[in-house]
Amino acid sequence: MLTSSQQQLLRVISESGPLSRTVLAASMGLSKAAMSGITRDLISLGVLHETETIYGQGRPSILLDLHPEGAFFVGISLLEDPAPMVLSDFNGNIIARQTMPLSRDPEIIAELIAEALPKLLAEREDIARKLSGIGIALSGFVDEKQASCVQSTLLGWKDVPLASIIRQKTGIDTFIENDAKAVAVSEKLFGSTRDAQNFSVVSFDDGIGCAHFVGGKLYRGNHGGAGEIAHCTIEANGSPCRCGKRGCLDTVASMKAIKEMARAEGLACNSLNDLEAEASLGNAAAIRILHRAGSALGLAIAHLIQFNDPGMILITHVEGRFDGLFGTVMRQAAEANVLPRYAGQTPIRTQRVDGDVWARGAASIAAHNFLIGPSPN
Amino acid sequence: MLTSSQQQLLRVISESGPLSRTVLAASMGLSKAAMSGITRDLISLGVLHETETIYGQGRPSILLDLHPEGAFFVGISLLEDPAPMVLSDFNGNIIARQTMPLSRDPEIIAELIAEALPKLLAEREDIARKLSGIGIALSGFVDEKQASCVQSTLLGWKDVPLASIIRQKTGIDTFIENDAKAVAVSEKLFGSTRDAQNFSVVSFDDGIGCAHFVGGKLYRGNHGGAGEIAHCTIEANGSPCRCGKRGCLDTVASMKAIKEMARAEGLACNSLNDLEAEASLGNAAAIRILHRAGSALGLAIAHLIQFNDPGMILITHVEGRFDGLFGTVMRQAAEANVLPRYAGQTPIRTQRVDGDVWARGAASIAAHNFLIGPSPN
DNA sequence: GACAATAAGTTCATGAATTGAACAAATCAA
DNA sequence: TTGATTTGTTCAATTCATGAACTTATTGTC
Repeated sequence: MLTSSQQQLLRVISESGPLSRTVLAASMGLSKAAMSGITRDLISLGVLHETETIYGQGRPSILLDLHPEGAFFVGISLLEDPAPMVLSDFNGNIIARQTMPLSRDPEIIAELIAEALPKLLAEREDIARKLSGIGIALSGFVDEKQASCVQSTLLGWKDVPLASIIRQKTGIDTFIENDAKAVAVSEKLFGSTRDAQNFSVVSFDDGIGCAHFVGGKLYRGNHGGAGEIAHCTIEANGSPCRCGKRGCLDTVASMKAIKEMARAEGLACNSLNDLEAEASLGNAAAIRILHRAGSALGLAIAHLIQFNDPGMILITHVEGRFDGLFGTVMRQAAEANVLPRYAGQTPIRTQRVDGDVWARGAASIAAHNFLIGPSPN
Repeated sequence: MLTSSQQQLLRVISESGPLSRTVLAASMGLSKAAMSGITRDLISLGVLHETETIYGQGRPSILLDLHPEGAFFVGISLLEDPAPMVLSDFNGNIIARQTMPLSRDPEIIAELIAEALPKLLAEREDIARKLSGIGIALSGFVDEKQASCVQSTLLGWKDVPLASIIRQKTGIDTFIENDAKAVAVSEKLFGSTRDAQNFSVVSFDDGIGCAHFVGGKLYRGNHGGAGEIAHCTIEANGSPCRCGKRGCLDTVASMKAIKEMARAEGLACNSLNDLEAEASLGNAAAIRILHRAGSALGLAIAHLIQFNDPGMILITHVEGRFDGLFGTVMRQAAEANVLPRYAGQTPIRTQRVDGDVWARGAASIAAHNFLIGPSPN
């Protein structure tokens, strides 16, 4: 276990990138003397290492960064079958991949992970020794200790202590997290929102997820439900949703909904790109669908901005393009529905991610727990 | 200035009420030995005092509580003319009231405060000595140091460093805050949400304000704009709003909007009660207005729940009743627009407040800064 | 090329916050 | 009255961080 100063240092470096001891001391409000000792410890632990030397006036400064090989993590996504499994280093780089069959039985899942681990680590003894945690991403609600799944419709779970079951079977520290929250953590730790303190990540895929960072920390909500924007009512008296309400964002703007609407209009549509192509050829139905979906997502994002004033909104998507009609309408709707004085003040960025998102997000949960430790509440 | 352990202790007591040294030590993760010293210091500072003695098995425990007369604060609301001004103790009790004329000139405001202070403190020399801060509530955006008003339409301000101007003129530590955020802080410090970590306060009055507490701390948003729900679009293509958009919550559900709608229908309406009375007599127009307003507010609150999963929503209102048609429809709409599985999970409480809300909120900002200190970012 | 100027990072005695262990104090229960 | 129990205090020991002096490694200048 690391001291709180050590954790603070790791967090600062993780947010700002490589820094010299002197800069670190200043930005943490500690003396150079203290920093000297803290960095020495972390370097000898193998977590930190010296990188570039910066020459200026006076003695050159040596930048310190997280040692990519300081620790390794396994991330598993329980969102697909077979379940993807990745081995990640401290920078979020993926070293190896595996898959394992998906099960709904937590004991079997633990068993399958225990079986798949050696394959993932095959001929990597040095890495195996530094394996510091397993992260699991799943669809559902997770308790604040990231140990137990409170509720998952997809997996049919209620109060399943998955983390401890896996820990018992594998002997490795394990943490679980909601899929969208895991993606947000991986963006904060490894991605493009490292230095942001307040932001929301919207994950756009078959479903729509969202997670908030507040004050540099993941805000999970009082019941772990913060960010569940998919079921906010966006169209009064809209289409019925499988959740029981009507007009949920999920019924209009998720990739699943878009595909279904396209199919209902007799359009062959396997991806957003297909529909965008149709729209650019002037197909009225395609244009209508994209317009409706984009407006809905934009309105939800506008609400997010009005309610929470995040410093940035990052939309991650597996689907190809976000610069077509859908993306444009989405941005316009977002701008049009925030207080005009503040329109454009909140950057909305889109970022294409690959099929490893969920598993990488899962790994980042383990990395986060290693780096920062459990939340001090 | 207090040490961080002293502040932590004050925060714990402020959240939980009177506690014994042993319980305090346990809940803060410190040793009894450390607690002995910390409490001794705070008692001799006059901030803490021993209250009830609890008898059980073993040596009785002595509960410690904030000393109500440990410090006093002045709160001023710049929302009305004349501006109300209160003197508050450590418990939020109002010791004295005054008013002062409202001005838009920060120098004149500081002057007026400096003049009004002696009147507020007249013949209370002991209190004057312990006056520990001035808080100001205003409509607009405030920077994160609670020192400068970034923007206020009502006052016509842009980047006005009001706090330092007042501090200079009066010699007393001064902090400013947005009106809705100040009310939320006073509820957290003095009111009914003391022990809640995550909650939102919706202040319902001529306008609608809102503020969020996340992890026990006020979340101000990246530009200080968190909680500005009044201008989220709630009715697609609704009535034009003075902000430039259409269908803002403010155009349908604020007391001002309700009164205007009633007037437009030829109804004599000076308060919510008037309209509720008409509605209960079967007046169709009154029923329509209350229904529309209640649905809108309920939908906004449902969004709040879906987006942020707060542990509680507290609606403060000056207007008389929230148990009539308006309140009922509001609650129904809120329930109907959250994920059905979670309907009813988030308590929505309403609380009538008196005309001192804003000034008391302002005082609580000063108290908060004394108690907890500035946020460590 | 020597030497000042400059800035990074280390060392070490000092001080502050906290702890563990022993102890004193104040009660209830038998 | 004695023992059990729990609160709260005292004090030497420990940990964490500091300030000041020092070492190290450069650039810039004469």
